[in-house]
Amino acid sequence: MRVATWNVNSIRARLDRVTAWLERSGTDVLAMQETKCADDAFPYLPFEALGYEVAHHGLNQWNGVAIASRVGLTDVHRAFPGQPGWGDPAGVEARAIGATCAGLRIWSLYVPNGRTLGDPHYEYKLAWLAALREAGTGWLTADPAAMIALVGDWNVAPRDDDVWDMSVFEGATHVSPPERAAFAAIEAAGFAEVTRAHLPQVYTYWDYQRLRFPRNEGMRIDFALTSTGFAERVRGVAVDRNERKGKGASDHVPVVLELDPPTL
DNA sequence: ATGGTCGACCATCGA
Repeated sequence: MRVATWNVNSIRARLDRVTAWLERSGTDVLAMQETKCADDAFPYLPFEALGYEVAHHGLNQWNGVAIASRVGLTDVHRAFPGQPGWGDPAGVEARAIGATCAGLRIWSLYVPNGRTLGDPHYEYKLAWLAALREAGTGWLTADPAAMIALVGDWNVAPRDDDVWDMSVFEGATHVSPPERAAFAAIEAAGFAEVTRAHLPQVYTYWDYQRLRFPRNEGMRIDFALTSTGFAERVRGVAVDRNERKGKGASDHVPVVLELDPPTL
């Protein structure tokens, strides 16, 4: 079983690349972020032609999250409990969708960027992560054996070597102690980050600007935080760096979890 | 030496 997460940065601009990758990667469940469209503009048909059901949550041209699955897709939730809102008037954005696929509870998450330290969006980001921790604690309390994966674009680089040069990030978002603490608090709540053990040093994102990819000036901000039962099934992890190459690439690449079959 | 992008949509915002 393969479960992947990918910030596709517009599904309509990326449709051919995403479907081609789905076909050849052997991915059973794909969590997508930044689809950048409303539900009625999502290209469901090409996914269905490949045998995937899709649950999408998009309200407008911003954000947007989806889960595509060829192993079942049930119990879809379009926000997590207590998810904070943004804007005036504040509304809950399309940044979280959860679904059950082959007994796995998958959440596709697009954590707010934060923009700059001290920006209201930064406070929103911290509140969003704190609320996610609360929701996650609730799920594990209800069922300590739950098979849950919180995957997506976390917009946090938890360690200094998750960015190419810390001096560039002085006073910047993604690396600040409060953001890292909010990320660590979710781990402490019982969600192990499972990709780092398999891939100690890797980037998952390179900005389009300033030749970041050719220079390999990247960041590691896409992660999978899972319950204990889920973590025990992770046999391997891959980051498909090839998907950052060439014309029409997203600025993020897919992160793939290879899972052992369930033990009966 | 410095800067070099995309994608939403169609002037600017967001990342």
